[in-house]
Amino acid sequence: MSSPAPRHRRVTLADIAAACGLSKATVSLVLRDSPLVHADTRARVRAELERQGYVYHRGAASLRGGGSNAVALVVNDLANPFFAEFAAGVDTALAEAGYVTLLGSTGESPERQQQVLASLMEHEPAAVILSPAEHSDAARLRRVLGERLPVLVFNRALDGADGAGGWDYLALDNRHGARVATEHLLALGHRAIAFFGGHRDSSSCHERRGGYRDALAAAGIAADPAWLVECAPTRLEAAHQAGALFARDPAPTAAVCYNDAVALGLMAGLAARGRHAGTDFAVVGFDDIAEAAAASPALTTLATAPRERGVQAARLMLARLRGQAPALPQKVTAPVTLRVRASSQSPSLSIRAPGATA
Amino acid sequence: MSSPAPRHRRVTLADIAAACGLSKATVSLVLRDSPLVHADTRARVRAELERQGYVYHRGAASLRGGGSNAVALVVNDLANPFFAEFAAGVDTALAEAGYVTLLGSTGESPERQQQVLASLMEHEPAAVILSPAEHSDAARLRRVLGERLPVLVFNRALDGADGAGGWDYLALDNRHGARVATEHLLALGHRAIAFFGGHRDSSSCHERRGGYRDALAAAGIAADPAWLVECAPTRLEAAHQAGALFARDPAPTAAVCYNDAVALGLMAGLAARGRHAGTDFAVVGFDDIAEAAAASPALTTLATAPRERGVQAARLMLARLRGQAPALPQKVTAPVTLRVRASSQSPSLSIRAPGATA
DNA sequence: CTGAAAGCGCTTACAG
DNA sequence: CTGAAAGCGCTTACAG
Repeated sequence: MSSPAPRHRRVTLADIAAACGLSKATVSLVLRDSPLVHADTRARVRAELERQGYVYHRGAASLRGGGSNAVALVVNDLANPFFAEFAAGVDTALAEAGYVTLLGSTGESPERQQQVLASLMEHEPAAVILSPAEHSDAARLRRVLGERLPVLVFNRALDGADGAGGWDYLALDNRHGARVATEHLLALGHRAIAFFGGHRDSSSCHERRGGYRDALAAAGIAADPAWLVECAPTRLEAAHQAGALFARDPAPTAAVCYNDAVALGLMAGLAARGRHAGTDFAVVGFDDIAEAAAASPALTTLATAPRERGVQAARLMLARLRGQAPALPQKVTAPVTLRVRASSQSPSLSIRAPGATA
Repeated sequence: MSSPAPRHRRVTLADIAAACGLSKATVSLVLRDSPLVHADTRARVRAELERQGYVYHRGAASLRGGGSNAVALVVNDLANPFFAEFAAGVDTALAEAGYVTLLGSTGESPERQQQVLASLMEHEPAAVILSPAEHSDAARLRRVLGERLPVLVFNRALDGADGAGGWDYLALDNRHGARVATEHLLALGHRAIAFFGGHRDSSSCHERRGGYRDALAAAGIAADPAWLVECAPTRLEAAHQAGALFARDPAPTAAVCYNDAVALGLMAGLAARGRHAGTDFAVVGFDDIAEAAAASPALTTLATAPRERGVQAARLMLARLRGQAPALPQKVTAPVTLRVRASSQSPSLSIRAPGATA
């Protein structure tokens, strides 16, 4: 029978040391798997640790200089599957390496982002992985994050800095992806191709439009400014804006969309106008969210593999934490792959015959 | 010009105190908004804190007894939209209350769950919100979590305990939901209704089957054991198992599915057999994932509002942390709402005329 | 309203 | 291979 007395006091290194007839220092060495400790001693200590249900106190360790095992992960919105999968990948890879994830989300607000980061910083993260809110300012971020903390920026460039403001940067190959999407439509014979959705001033939209222009230019097509339709990157907005595509005659016969949400909204908007994606208008999205394959028609899109990006982001950060990364900030560009489905298979209505097979 | 010398040392309370000509104790009181401090002093300290870019050290505070502002959130899989939205809700509500989220995921493995929790415990969370892996054992959990930490179990009962093993429990109204779904199909005239998918030994499957049986019993229908088809809760498995519904003659004309993934898989499996949900077989899902509305036909399902559940879970936990919750562990059951869409609209093939309108 | 002192649980040199 | 001592940054009584 163990004593039924109330035990509110925490089990500490001193308790273990006393029980083993050792000093705290030795027990501490066991905890850190130091080879200095004799194997028998180590075993005895381990057993006692287990027996008393010892719980390591990271706070005390980090206070003394033990180094943090926490990494802060800040995303825009976890309810967005793109970020949710990214976060899942980050968390899994970090946990595997013995790190703990401190989570924060910003809802695309730079103000909340500052608050969230400040709050997370109090927990002494060893590093930060940040998918910045739109219009994040590099200088403001540097003020909360300091000069010395390893930071990895994901998915979006920062304002007021070339790219990631001196931090590591994992980017999607937006430009290439949009180019491939546009080439796919060109190969199907389309000539009048719109770029639909997104905000002109967001860096990802800018890059995607760039790839779209590249492809058109390479095909010798002068892009009609009316083919660039802006709208908020949500399904509803996109559905409302669908009409803007047909304001001018001749209207485009296909659209590369800023993302899948916009593409699905556009398909709904087309349907409301008696047109149908995949039969009389070709649509390509960006992201490959789960609904893309389930939509009807299934959505041709660019897969960004957010979960793999999360794992990649975590691994890049772990390499830096282990001193295995180059001293200079690195920019890594992750590939993006075209998934051809039904929504882009509409026969071209263009006057030219199809150029080539995709 | 400030001095360009390297400043690697952290700014501490002592620095602020020295700069203001005060003691650390007074500065500490300012940090905690104590009314003891004179307003002018407070203002001076605040300004200096800002000027020197002071960052509070939670670890040191918690060491001394300052209390933690972290809450551990452990889910099965963040890549699953249900949990992602739940996590988003939890994180938002916690952040609003000044708490930080420590994230972990288990991938449905009780072993990883133990490890993840042990790792998070080292950061001294003030509480834990846990959506347990299948077959989580209450006693093992108690060993990592201890006796004194507030814990909220979400979504699933624990093994080896009545419900949540003495902890707070936020449950979905699985039984009621499945009953409503079954009643919906009965009202459309169906008599031979299957319960499709899920593992018999999971608590949520058990509860949902219970509601299904309740509805059949209330309608005076004896459930045919062949109508209970088990399968892993994934789309692929469900598609493979679809045939099992038609092994016996007469076959069911409708199915209540364990969840949306299973329902969508079943719809695919039906299509492969030349049958179509919504025209010659009625299907109801559970969860209302994003794809449900986008599927074709759109899936009738039970909305669980995971994001709202997350907010609710966080609020329940915050109430407990503030001592506003009842002393005894509480079980809260969250409602679930039927969303009628096309997949359940098939005309009944039963011999009886439709009973009533839904 | 403010200060001096003790101590939370750990790790890091430094001895031995 | 192990121990004694100092100190990380904070908060909490206790004085004044």
